[in-house]
Amino acid sequence: MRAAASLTPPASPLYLREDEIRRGIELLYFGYTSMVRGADSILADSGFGRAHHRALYFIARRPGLAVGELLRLLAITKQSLGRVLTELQDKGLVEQAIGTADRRQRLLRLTAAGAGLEAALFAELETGMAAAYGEAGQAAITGFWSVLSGLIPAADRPLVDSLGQRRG
Amino acid sequence: MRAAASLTPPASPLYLREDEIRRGIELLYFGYTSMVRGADSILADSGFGRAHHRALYFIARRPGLAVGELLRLLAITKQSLGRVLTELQDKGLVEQAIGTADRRQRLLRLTAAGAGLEAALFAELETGMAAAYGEAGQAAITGFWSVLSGLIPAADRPLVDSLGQRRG
DNA sequence: CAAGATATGTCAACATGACTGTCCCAAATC
DNA sequence: GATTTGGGACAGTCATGTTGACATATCTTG
Repeated sequence: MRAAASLTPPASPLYLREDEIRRGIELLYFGYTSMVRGADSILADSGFGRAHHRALYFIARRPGLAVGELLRLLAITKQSLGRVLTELQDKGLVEQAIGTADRRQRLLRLTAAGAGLEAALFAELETGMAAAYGEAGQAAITGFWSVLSGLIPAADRPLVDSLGQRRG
Repeated sequence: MRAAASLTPPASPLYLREDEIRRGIELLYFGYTSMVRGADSILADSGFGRAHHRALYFIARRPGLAVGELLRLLAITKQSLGRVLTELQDKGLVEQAIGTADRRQRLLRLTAAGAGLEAALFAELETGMAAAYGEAGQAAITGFWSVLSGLIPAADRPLVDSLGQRRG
């Protein structure tokens, strides 16, 4: 028999394997969509979409990011990113500077207005994430990170990990 | 100082709070996109997209699902779902039956062909998820579920939980 | 220094999958 | 009988992705 009531029963090995895989797929889907949907009303008020949010997020996370790095993070074509970036620049949320080491690069940062919008968007995500962290506890957070990290192809992991690293 | 080398250092409380929130956001984003991207080549071969995958997935998960329930799971408009469902029916992957308790309902199930495609798509997701589960271990899986569950608004949780329940 | 590779930008055309608004029918419910 | 609910359909639009082709500035290398 299956554990019935608890919303998050402990994982069992060798037992109902497919159900546990499907449970992970579903929680990942609903958890992700719940997170991003939280910011939609703010975005709509500003006249932007989720694509703009993603760009703002990464530029806020790594100020001075080059266009090519952002392209690799988002895994979209430069034409797609180009439109998003142009809109963010035209509306005064993002600005470019010519690279110092490599003058071909365009280094991206948020303007004060951009930082303000990103902060509001981040606050939305933070509310949900902090609540989930709080309910789940510290050990669960470590497990959450660990499983998600394992889902990311090894080739992409250094890029993801680099986001959290102090500047060299 | 920050823990340096390990890809998944233990979560610390009260310490670098924003960094830990951002780490969760990023891992959720990259983990989710890594998972869904795995199935794209199979979908492209079949001439379908991610929207079709989601519908196939939930119909496989709950055979006999009514259109309205699928609508609530996907959280899209019926016009959007209509097109996807029509295509899946036209290509012989999904079939409808008139509801027994409520004859207005259209109960959805996969045909043999639909089940075959869904199985191939599921196998793709499963490969990644099983590897991540295996690397992370049982305690981590429980934590993974727990945090994700907390990200889902309480109002939506019964719907998500219902997917994993035995038929009543 | 010349040649090639790299980083970025841009034009055009198109596909997918959402959205809104409107209208319709059949079946259930009050 | 009137209203609500479940489902379907038509029309138009928007956001965001795609390919392909081409231009320019700058860096790297033989």
